[in-house]
Amino acid sequence: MSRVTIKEIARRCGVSQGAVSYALNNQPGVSEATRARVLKVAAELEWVPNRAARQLSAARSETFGLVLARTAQTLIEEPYFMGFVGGIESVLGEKSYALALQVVADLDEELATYRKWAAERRVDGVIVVDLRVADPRIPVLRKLGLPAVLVGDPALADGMPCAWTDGAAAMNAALDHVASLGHRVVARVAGPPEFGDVWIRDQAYELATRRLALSASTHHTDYSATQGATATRDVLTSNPRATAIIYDNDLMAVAGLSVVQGLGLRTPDDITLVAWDDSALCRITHPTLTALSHNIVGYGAEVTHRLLDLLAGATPQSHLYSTPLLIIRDSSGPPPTVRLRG
Amino acid sequence: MSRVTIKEIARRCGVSQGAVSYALNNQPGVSEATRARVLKVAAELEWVPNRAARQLSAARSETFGLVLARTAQTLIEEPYFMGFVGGIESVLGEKSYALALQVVADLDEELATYRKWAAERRVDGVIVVDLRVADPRIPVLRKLGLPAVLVGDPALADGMPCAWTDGAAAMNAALDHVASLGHRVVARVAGPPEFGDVWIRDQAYELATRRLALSASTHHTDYSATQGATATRDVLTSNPRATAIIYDNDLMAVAGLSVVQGLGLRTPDDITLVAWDDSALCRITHPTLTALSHNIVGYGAEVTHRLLDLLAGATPQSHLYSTPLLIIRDSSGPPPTVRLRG
DNA sequence: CGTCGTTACTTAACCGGTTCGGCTTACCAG
DNA sequence: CTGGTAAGCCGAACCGGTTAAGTAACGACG
Repeated sequence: MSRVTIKEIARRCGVSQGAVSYALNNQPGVSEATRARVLKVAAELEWVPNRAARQLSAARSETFGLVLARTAQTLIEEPYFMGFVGGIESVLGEKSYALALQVVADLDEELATYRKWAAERRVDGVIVVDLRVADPRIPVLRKLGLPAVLVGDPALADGMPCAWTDGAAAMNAALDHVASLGHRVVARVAGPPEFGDVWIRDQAYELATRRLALSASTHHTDYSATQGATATRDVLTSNPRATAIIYDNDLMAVAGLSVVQGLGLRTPDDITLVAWDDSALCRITHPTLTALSHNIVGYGAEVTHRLLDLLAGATPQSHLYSTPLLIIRDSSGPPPTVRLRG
Repeated sequence: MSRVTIKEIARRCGVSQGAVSYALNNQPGVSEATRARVLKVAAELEWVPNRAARQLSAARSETFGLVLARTAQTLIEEPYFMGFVGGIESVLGEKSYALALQVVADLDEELATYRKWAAERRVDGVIVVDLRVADPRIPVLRKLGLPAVLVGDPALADGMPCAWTDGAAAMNAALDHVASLGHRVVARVAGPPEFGDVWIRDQAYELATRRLALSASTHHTDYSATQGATATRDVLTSNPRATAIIYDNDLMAVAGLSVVQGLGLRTPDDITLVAWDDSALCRITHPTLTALSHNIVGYGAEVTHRLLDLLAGATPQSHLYSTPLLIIRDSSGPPPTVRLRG
């Protein structure tokens, strides 16, 4: 209602608009006495800066962008994203930055969004998720000069600033766990192979199963519950049958558990299940799921801090956030001594 | 980087800035010939309007606001919100509107956010979720003159424009279902009583159980998996024991299923479970969960359309989106003939 | 005492659009 | 031929800030 502007404050304080601007932005050019007076009046009038005006003149939007190239369905199913967004928000909220969130169908639309944002000066920087192998977004962002923090392994980031969790180490931990329980045949229900994280884990899985002399198979999916279930069914009906399955997210692990139960098998007696991205899901199933747990909210917050740093002039670098921690719950145990059809 | 402005277009077309603005905004005041020429040049130069500038002069932000007063944890756990946000986005995206999303701790912070947004002219309108009984946000939004669409029953909206799903009808359907299966003792694991939706359902539950002459109890929770599990345990150990439980969301239903299995009971043989907000969760458990299903993505889209209409000058009104549909799956069946401790 | 450097401002241009009053010009009725 | 009207366009103010450049006052210093 009040529509308080800097001009009004200037009038009341008997100084110029410019002086008020300096005072409010904590910049040199005004005496402490004046600054205090201005701040007091601004507070009294409940002045709030007009974002558009500031943005127009300062060429800063105080907005970060996040594009999610996933179907609405995936976004609903996977708790991951909301957690990540929540983490971003928690940091931006207190800096009074805003988040521009856009959900698109595919990478091309994502690129178009970046181009549009860059042209509109809509965002100061972007957070890029679901990094791919040889990700086409990297050259585009470079060309646009749009500051960005990539969420993913430095091996995928091509020198751009990134934040990552050590998926390879986590995969090793998971395989060490099942191997030490005595499993000799394992399976991996993975996400889409073009995703960087999946690729990293594929490599690690390959290496670790060889190191541990495990018989191994990998089943790629689209991360959905449906394909997680199908892949699980495939694993359970193949010969020799795996006695432990490692999933790339928790949704597929839960779906897998359901398939196991539907076939009349028991966990962990008949089969060991290990999930990734430990959300509440893993704790509310029966039995509870052993999972590679990491703090997704914290991850989102971390990435956001990196982007803020970057805009503040920090030198771009990759930043290891954490290594997912193996939380052992009820879904993992020794393999059955008598193998089915083995 | 081209940084194409309206001025540049004007120069190239040999007309004034103002004329270009009229042409680009499809407003009268320029000839068709000129308009065509301007549009052609604008397209060639790949001109994109600068949001800030437009916002500053037109006093429209082309942004809607959504505040979620929930803990980050709830947001991660409940698939509901991401779906809703996805629905909003799907509409806003094509109108090139933006969504300002803010996650806060409580209602007071939510109110503060509205005040700030109104003062900053940050948003053109807001979408208000988690409507309460005698919601304090309603008078504040009225006073701020901030256009809003409330998500909830007209009985709670106090005359403000709203969009809702018929929770009472859904509750009736659920109780008719379990009653027709032969259940005589039912329980309801509900959300927090101060939430309007919960209140509506409480009323409907009360009426319907009386109508059907069912013995009934209600257990209020905070919607979390933990409290859903606790409430389920309470239900299962009370005497006479309910043979059917109706949950207020799917997360608690899944948690409840896990408790049931943990106690060595079977579903639906020993107990019938009915969930609300049918997300993927209900289909990936074993057994699959009978649920009151509604299209949350569509709901978000609907609400957004209502807000757009409102800003376009439509008369405020309440709008019934749909009635949740009872999807019968494996978790509901006749009650056990021999009651435990009954 | 003149000069130089600071400090504390003021002034005004600028960001990139929108919008309104007013000026031309063309056209038509009287 | 004149007056009125409307379409088409121009110029400039304006939205609410930021910021470079200019200025007045003052103290220090050779």
